[in-house]
Amino acid sequence: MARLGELEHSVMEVLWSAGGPCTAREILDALPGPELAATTVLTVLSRLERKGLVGRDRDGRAHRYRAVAGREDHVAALMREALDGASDRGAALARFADQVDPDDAAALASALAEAVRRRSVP
Amino acid sequence: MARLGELEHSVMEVLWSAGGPCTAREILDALPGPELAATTVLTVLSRLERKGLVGRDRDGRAHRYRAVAGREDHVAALMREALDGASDRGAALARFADQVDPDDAAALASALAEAVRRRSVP
DNA sequence: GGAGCTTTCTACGAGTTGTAGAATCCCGGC
DNA sequence: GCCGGGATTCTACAACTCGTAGAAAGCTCC
Repeated sequence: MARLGELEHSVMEVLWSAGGPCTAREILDALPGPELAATTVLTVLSRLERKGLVGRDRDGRAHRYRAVAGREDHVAALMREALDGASDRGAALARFADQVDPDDAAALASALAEAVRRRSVP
Repeated sequence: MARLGELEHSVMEVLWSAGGPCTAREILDALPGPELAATTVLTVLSRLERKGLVGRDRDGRAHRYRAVAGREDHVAALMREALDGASDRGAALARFADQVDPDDAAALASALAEAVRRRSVP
């Protein structure tokens, strides 16, 4: 999983927030901060496509770009990737459980319970 | 939290695996693959020190280098950092809970229970 | 068929990482 | 006290990533 730069992240943010696929123009307009050149956005989009985070389809003379995975999928994937760096996964998870703040701990605990339940009764 | 390159990661790996602080020479010898120049290892160590991942103390004419945090702490920190990228933390955690494999889910669930218990009875 | 977008190609500067030579430093032994 | 040899620091460079964008080519629609 490739790492994202700041602008790359902003573009993904726009795509994730938008309901559906966007044209480069729409993304450019939605990006915060000073207006960039259109080609800048296009360049970033093609890099994101190369990284497998964005897909696109022709639409008239332009393309519509879409995030391949949702923001939460992306975050979850990054978390799993980090976890894969541990030699002792259990210890790493224990450390993580200790460090997350209580709200997150509660959310995670119930999400795990839910996941287990869903798995046992498919 | 800075990102690590491949060699930087290997060096951290050596430090994490070693029981205690190591000299640059020891790290060089412990590194897998073809022998690098000693200065290469030193350069990487000073970069890791700049990033706050490694500390060192004089020992005779050399230094002894040590990992500031354990591997599991590092992994847990990366996981939290990934989580911070989510706008809806709960949703991201739910996705994560769905995706981790059952062993990890079980380990995480009991670690969370343990953490909650430890917090309620300090 | 031309105006006006969109896209592709190309490029460059800054920052990071792997890699290491040159120069300097410093401890332990004589 | 002074020196030899390893350890450290300084400096450098090539490859790669990322932000940024101009030039040029392509495509649509009027």
